[in-house]
Amino acid sequence: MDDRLSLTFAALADPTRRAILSMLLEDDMAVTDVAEPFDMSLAAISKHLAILTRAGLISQEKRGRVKWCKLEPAALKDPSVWMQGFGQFDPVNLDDFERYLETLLGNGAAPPEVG
Amino acid sequence: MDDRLSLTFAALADPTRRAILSMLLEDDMAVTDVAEPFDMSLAAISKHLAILTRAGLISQEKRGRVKWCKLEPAALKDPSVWMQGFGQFDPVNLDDFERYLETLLGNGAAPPEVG
DNA sequence: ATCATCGTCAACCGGATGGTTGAATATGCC
DNA sequence: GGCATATTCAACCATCCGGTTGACGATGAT
Repeated sequence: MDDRLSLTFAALADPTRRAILSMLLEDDMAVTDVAEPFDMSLAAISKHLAILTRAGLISQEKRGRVKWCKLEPAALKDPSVWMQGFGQFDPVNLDDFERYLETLLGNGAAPPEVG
Repeated sequence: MDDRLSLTFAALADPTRRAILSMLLEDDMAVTDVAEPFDMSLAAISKHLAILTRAGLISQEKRGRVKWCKLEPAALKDPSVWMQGFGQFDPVNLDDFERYLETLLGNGAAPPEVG
């Protein structure tokens, strides 16, 4: 399946790739630095990054000999909206939304901690 | 990968399965009826339903000789929250949230139309 | 009892996925 | 030029995935 939604969900369906995205929340990173904490070859990480790029979840820009990886959170918008089409029928989710918005307005957007 | 988040994202990474979930928004359905609109064997649909069940996105209950499939939107909560950890850094997404909440409070929750 | 219907199981197939290793391609440094 | 660093490419491997078909087990109808 090569439609965007499928590509994005598939890209997210791997803990290594989700960990990479979390790392990139902090800051842009070089491929080598992304690979460092993982017990896996650089080539494997390079493939994961290619998949994330194809899904639009990150972008890669080569400056000198190092390729910088940058998070592209906008790519999560469509999947998120798609899911809300279901979530809205669940009252629990509505509560979450309200709490989330209060968090935002209240103390300046602390990220929800979720595995 | 057999952690919940991976299972759920993987389950969503297939257009047939997303279509099934959309169908189940309308009402609970028997397996045969779920399969009807698809150009694919019943066994294939049965497998898709098993994957959705394993991810917790639907539940199946056998009554008589027909097995009813029921949407379980709560399973979308964790993935949704996980994504919000990224989305909140994207101002466009915040606008969406506010608009969404206004929609809710205003006219009684019209579903966001997204393919 | 027999027959049709509902759904899954088992075996198979081709193609994708996630990983490895070793060679190859840039690029930067001296 | 020559060497080290950064990253990808290519080939390979085992496993998973999405689909098929045919047989099978349950259940309901006559």
